[in-house]
Amino acid sequence: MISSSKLNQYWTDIYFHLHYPHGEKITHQVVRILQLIDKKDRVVVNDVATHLEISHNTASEHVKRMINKNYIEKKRDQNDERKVILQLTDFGKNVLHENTSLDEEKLNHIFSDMDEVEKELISKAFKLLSERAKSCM
Amino acid sequence: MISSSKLNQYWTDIYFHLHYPHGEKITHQVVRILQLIDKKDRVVVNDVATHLEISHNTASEHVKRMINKNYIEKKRDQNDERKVILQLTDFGKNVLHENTSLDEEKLNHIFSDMDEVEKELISKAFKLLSERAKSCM
DNA sequence: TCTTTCATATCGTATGATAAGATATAATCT
DNA sequence: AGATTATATCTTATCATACGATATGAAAGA
Repeated sequence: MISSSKLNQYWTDIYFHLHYPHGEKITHQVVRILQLIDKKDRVVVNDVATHLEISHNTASEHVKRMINKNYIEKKRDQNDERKVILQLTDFGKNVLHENTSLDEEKLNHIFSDMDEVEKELISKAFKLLSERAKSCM
Repeated sequence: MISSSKLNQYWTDIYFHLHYPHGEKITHQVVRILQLIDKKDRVVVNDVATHLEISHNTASEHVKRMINKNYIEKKRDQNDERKVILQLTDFGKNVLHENTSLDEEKLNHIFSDMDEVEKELISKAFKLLSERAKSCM
């Protein structure tokens, strides 16, 4: 058995010890927008507003600032030219990665000290939880 | 086998789908400081400065603001009265939890649809990775 | 004891982020 | 044509972030 709070203990410990060093100065709101664009298909400005629960004009300003920083790009929807589809730039993907992922050098180092059984355990568990998380919605 | 980038795919998918709804407006820097105080023993103001790579006066101001928001408390070091030890308040623990942990209601829901073998798999894998992460430093 | 160093706090100042209301523009729908 | 939708811009306000300069009080060294 496992409790949710125990899992969160493991979860936060893993992130604290394995996250990337803090580089780019970036705000929480901006990370959330990057995550949204990364994980969802065809995100438009209004999706940003509803997801963050902010007004559409504030969302539009976030987008403007993020384009100026070269985190994202705009593309007009072909079916409906009013809509603006947001996409991550390579730089934006990188910023998102460094702010939400685990440091892959550290991970590789940990994996190199594991046997195949342990690696298989980790792989299966994370795959399982991520699949259930996606279908949970 | 598992690659680090595949694990990060799972990791970020899990967080995107299972995080708490965005409540308190909070900045990235403040979350980092909360994490530091939560995970390390006897954190003083200077630790905040070196950990975030900011000047000591800026760190001191972060601390002041966070105390005003009732996220943390100060306590003087008994051995060295110059030092100020930082501690999370219950409210601060809660804010940190909602900004870095997985939503325990959603987790419970997922676990309720799993059999014992699957739950054991998740438990063992997260325990293993968190232990290796800690000793990796 | 006197001086220096250390740990933190405060003040002044500057910049940028965040947010919303009001208004504008351009595309789409009826 | 007129209404609606999606986004953008302008104005204004507040707060966060950051640092240099300076101050205070505790600890360590001569």
